[in-house]
Amino acid sequence: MLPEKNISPSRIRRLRRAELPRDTISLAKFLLGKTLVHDTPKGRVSGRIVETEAYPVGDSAAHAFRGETPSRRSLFLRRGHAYVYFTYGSSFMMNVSSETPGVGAGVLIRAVEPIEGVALMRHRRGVERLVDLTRGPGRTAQAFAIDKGLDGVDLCAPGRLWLGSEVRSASGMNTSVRIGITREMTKPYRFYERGNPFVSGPKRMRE
DNA sequence: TATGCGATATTCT
DNA sequence: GAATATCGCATAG
Repeated sequence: MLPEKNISPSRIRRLRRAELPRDTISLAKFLLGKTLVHDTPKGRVSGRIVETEAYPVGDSAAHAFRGETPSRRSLFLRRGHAYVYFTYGSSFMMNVSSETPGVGAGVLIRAVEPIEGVALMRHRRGVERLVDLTRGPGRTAQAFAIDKGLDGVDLCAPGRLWLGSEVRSASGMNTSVRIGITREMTKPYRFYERGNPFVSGPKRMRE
């Protein structure tokens, strides 16, 4: 399967902040089918977002729940900023902040379908199989060269890391509980494109 | 395909 | 010292 099939990279345009829904759950759904782009010195890497999780206000599983600290500061920026953190001693992950200034909440980008820069992704990930490049939040961040240096970046401003319009609309969106958390385990805040091979989790959570 | 487990570093208690 | 919004490898079925 070629990732470029049915996708026209030239049609990608930057999303304006005004286009982003103003609440966390809506943004998590809205981002499915949209594009994540990183213009690196070695070239462009882009992918179609196929899996997200919402961490809304008042959610005890959310990093923002216990208030603003230096490391969580980006979650409290106006919607459309990147919050990048490091966890499990091995993985970076990226959220899109989702509320008004001073209000902490975000949407975790869990998986994308590669569009451009597959060779760069392979090089960064050190694996060959297409589905191993961006299946899961840690893999996606590594394939996109996203690390703490991009924490706080405005994804709706001119810059190297940005959100783009959809190149193919999301089809068959589904909902489930979130992956890898130990609190709020019954909240249906995970959204994904049904059957997409780049969606993470066990089989039952990809259907 | 599913499940289990160790590695690893940052943050918070 | 404990917990962690994961990954990759091993093993079993």
